[in-house]
Amino acid sequence: MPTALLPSKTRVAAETAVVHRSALNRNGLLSSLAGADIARWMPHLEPFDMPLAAVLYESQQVERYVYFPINAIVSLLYVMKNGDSAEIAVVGNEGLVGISLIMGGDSTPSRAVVQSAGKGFRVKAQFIKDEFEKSSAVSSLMLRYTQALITQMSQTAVCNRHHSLDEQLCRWLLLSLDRLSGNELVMTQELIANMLGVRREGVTEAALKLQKAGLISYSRGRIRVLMREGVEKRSCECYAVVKNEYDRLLPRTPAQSTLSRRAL
Amino acid sequence: MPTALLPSKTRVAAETAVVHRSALNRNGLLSSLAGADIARWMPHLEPFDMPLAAVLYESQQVERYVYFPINAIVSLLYVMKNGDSAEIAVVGNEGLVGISLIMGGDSTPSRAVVQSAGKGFRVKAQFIKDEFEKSSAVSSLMLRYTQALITQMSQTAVCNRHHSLDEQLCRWLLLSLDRLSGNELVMTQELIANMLGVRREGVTEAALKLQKAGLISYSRGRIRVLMREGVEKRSCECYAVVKNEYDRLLPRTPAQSTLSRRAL
DNA sequence: GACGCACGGTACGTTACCGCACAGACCGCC
DNA sequence: GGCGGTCTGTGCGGTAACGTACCGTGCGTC
Repeated sequence: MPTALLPSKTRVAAETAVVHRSALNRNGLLSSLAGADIARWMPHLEPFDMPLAAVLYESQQVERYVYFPINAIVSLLYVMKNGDSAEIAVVGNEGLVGISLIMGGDSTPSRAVVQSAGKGFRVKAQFIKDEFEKSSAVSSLMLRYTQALITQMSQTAVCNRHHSLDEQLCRWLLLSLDRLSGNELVMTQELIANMLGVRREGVTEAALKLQKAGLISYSRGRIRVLMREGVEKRSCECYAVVKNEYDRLLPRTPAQSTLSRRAL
Repeated sequence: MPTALLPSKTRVAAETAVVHRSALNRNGLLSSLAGADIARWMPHLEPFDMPLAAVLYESQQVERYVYFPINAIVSLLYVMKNGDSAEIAVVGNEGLVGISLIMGGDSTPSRAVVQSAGKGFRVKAQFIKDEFEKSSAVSSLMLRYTQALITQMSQTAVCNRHHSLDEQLCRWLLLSLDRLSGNELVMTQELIANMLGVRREGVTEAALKLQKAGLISYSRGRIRVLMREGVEKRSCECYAVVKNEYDRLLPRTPAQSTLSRRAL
């Protein structure tokens, strides 16, 4: 059984760069806050670096920020007493890390770990709580995102129960790919195994099948997805269910669609 | 692989009885809405019968009511294309069925099925949406409940990944028991198997172990939990994690605690 | 250019659960 | 009181994933 990532000490200080309005388009939620709302937000958004394995949220701890990834991927995972772990959901530029602050519980039993390094923004917990109260555009958006996240968690539960490792790996690759630009993931098999809560060797075998089928190419922590459609075919229905719910609940504006294609 | 319950046609009309204020104490959320809020609610609460296997919510359908169980248990489950199913979470007198209406998504990919017959209340979708907007007591309560539900879903995912059927059965028995009065569950092994997403025979074997250990007694759809603590010991950590989050996020007032003990 | 190490590949016995088949036991009902 | 159906118990072969152990290979580094 794989052991979970150790909690990293890495907590990178916020950068001091000026936030350009166009940069906000690179996170789906921020980008949806057009007009007056986003104007209020600008001064509170801090650019934030998210290096691999950084722990944004620790289990049971009251956290002080909400994070909006741009080109990073963050995993919400539960770490058991014996060290085994399992991913509950994944968050990228479509969402935010810190739902529990908005829900009013302030903490959760799970941990948020950067699974693919990148950048993002963060805002202070109190600010977003106030915004959630004040602006119905903000609250409506956050709630719809929450529901999408709930769908992802639910489907993770179903998938863990019924689907083979092969299928789950495909689902996982696709979910990750959707949250990045390009077709490449920087990610060891060991890390994937931790997320899926399976053995590293299991991932090796499953990935080999994909590689032999010419769908992906793999080497030392770099996965290139060569034929996305092939991967989709080998995935279980869970991927499509989650994707459809995200698309339904958080439709992208034309501006977002073009910007999200752009290399970061 | 077990097949899911067929969607039942049973949709029982609301009863016409007068709602007594004390009856509201039998659902944790309603009971928490003290004062002005609950006064507004009274005329909108319809007593509602929940017979076994009734489908309260169907996958992908926009539903018109939110349900508050009193002594019934409702399972949220996902049914796959091939008919296999898996429970995502369970709702009893501590909560409500219909979070998606509050979150603004209106529908979900999952289904809500009555797993243990009983009674409850329901209110119209639009009413609860309005209340959620208007009253911060209502919204705060609903959001905290949502977070508790999220924890349960997350832990289901983890449990499905890592824990043995024996452990999962114990977790499941305890979660169900917490939502009923007394120590008896009316529930066939087949049904439990559908909820856990496992074979019926697997449940038989796991239940036999508990019976031989003297922790439960079992016969034709009646489970009596004889030694709750023994079951807790054999359960995985997931039960405690979920229970603690519910207790933390939705503390019971003294009035609720005493009333919830009362036989229904 | 050699060393060290992180990463990926392979092998093998073990185990938990599955799928299927069937038997007994209890219950309601005519 | 016999019949039929529902519910529970049992057996057996198959399999996906596990735990463990070990090896090769590519990369960074000194």
